[in-house]
Amino acid sequence: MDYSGLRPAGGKRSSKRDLILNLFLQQKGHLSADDLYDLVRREETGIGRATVYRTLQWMVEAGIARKVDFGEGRSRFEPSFHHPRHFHLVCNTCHRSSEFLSSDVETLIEEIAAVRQFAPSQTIIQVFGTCEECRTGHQAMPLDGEATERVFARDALRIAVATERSGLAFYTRAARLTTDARGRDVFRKLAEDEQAHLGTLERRYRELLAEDPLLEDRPTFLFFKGAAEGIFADGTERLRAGIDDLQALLIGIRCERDSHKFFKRYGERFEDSEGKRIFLEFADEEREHRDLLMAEYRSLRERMGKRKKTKP
Amino acid sequence: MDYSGLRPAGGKRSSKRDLILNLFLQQKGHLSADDLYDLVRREETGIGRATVYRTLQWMVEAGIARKVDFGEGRSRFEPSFHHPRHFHLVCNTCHRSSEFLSSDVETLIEEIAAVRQFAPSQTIIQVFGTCEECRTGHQAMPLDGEATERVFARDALRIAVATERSGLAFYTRAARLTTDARGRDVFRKLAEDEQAHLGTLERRYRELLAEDPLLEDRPTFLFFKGAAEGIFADGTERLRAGIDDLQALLIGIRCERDSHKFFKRYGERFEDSEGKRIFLEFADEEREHRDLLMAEYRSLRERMGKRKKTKP
DNA sequence: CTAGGTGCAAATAATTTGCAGAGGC
DNA sequence: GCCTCTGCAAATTATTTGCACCTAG
Repeated sequence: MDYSGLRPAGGKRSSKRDLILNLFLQQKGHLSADDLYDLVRREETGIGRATVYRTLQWMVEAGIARKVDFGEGRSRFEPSFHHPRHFHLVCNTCHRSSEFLSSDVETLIEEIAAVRQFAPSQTIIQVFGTCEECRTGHQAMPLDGEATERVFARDALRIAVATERSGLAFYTRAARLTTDARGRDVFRKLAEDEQAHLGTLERRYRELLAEDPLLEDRPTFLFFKGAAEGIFADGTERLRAGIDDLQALLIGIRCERDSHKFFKRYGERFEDSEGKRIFLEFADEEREHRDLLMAEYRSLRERMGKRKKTKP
Repeated sequence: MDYSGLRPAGGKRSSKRDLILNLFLQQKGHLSADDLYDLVRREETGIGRATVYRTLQWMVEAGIARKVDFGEGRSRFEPSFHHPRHFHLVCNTCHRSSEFLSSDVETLIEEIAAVRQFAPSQTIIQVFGTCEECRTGHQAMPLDGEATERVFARDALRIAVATERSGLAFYTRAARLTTDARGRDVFRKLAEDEQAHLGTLERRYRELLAEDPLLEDRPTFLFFKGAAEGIFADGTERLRAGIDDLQALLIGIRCERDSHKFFKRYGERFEDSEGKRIFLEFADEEREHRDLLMAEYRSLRERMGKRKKTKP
């Protein structure tokens, strides 16, 4: 690994700081200040505890590390490089912790904060309990620092693929069922777009697998229930012959909004990488789709307004 | 308030401990050990810091208090009497915290833990940010210790009423639409049950309002998105003429399962109270309903199996 | 009478700070 | 040369413990 791109914000470089930083980044799991001090002393005895504390503080300020607190009465630190913010499952027995993200949980919490007129800046979720290994002795594939970014990308891509597939199915069916000629064209265009996206995503997914042959066996990191079957799946099911064209547009608008939100949220969590680029591009396209659908919705409603309203 | 029912598990009573305990329980918000020590010294100077620490420890063991840690490098304590486990919105500016519960978030986290084969025992959620008062100067109705239990009961009852209302609508419509005579009877019976529950719930809700005239103005504590419109609302919408009777039964089964889970989860969080009793009773009834529906489902399927299958 | 509770002071434990000297730019 | 980093030891903060003494049951 190459960390040379690091050492951002203010502060001189120094051989001691470099040593501490490199040892920290090589470690997996969450180190306490003292864990790191011990490691450092093993390499070079002439480094004081205070320097380790000061360096950790600097790393946190510089965004290289994040402080985490599992209520042990001391802080632990995790590298943030190639490692998005996440939540923790903390084992009460072996004191190790495993990481996850949930789009659904984050959305719910944002909604709750909004109701309470609270402007959230950061959310900590710690689920304490017993891990599989401590309960059954059977050890699962670990999700260590090295792998996290790839697993994150893998999960995000899987969700994106499911979304695009279901979007494709939705727009294809919508184009077939809609009675309005203009609406049909819009749906057809979107179906083509989804098809193209899908190709890009699947290629990127294959590339990712090639980088790590065990990748598909690693546990899920990013949970997004709504997208297990694809965001549009529900909408597609509701698209039956005779459905109101306006309804179809509304379903499409809602789905595009949801998927835009998803791509945006997690695109932003990627480090600068291919994954980030793909995600943010897709987020933009979803917004364009939504705008297209909304324009079409308004237009159709206006045209319908001129006719007599029909009760279904 | 009467705390005399307290002082459970081992330990002698002593005037000092009583003094500390009572001061603690009278306080609103989350006290640090030192906050409490200061309060205690104001009443009686002859009490040592160590006693306060020891008493807090005892209170936590006895289940009178809960330790909370907002990462300030010291612990805070909150009373647990008439105060269910909850999550926190913590203001970075005024350092006060406000509480909430979300059935949806809890469900999602349970599901995630299950996927990871992790047996959860306790979940901590802390949302850091800026509260309304610090942002706009406009202060909202507080949700202090005194009120929490009633607000909890209020929210739970609101959700229960919405659930029963939507259940009533669902079963009424299902009874009307179903073509099978036996199924019709089942749906009718359930509709009657829901009607009866509804009466009980609404009476209890009115009683609660009478206890605290400001109750309806206090902010939401217990969030349950699925039940905003009632758990059955979605199912009712899908009940159209010509729907497969089996489908209707399946929808009912799923809804009863969801609402059983809800009543059970939060019934258990109530202290011994009227609310707890109502909730657990209702949880049982939902399970009975589910069993009834499941039996009917099996029976209907068997009877249908004897006929030719028809493709809709 | 005796297991626990209590005050006080001293001990721990994690982390920070003061200060004199060393090192990067 | 100046400003920051560093080591060391001392300070700070939250919490615990040892011990002689007290008190409820």
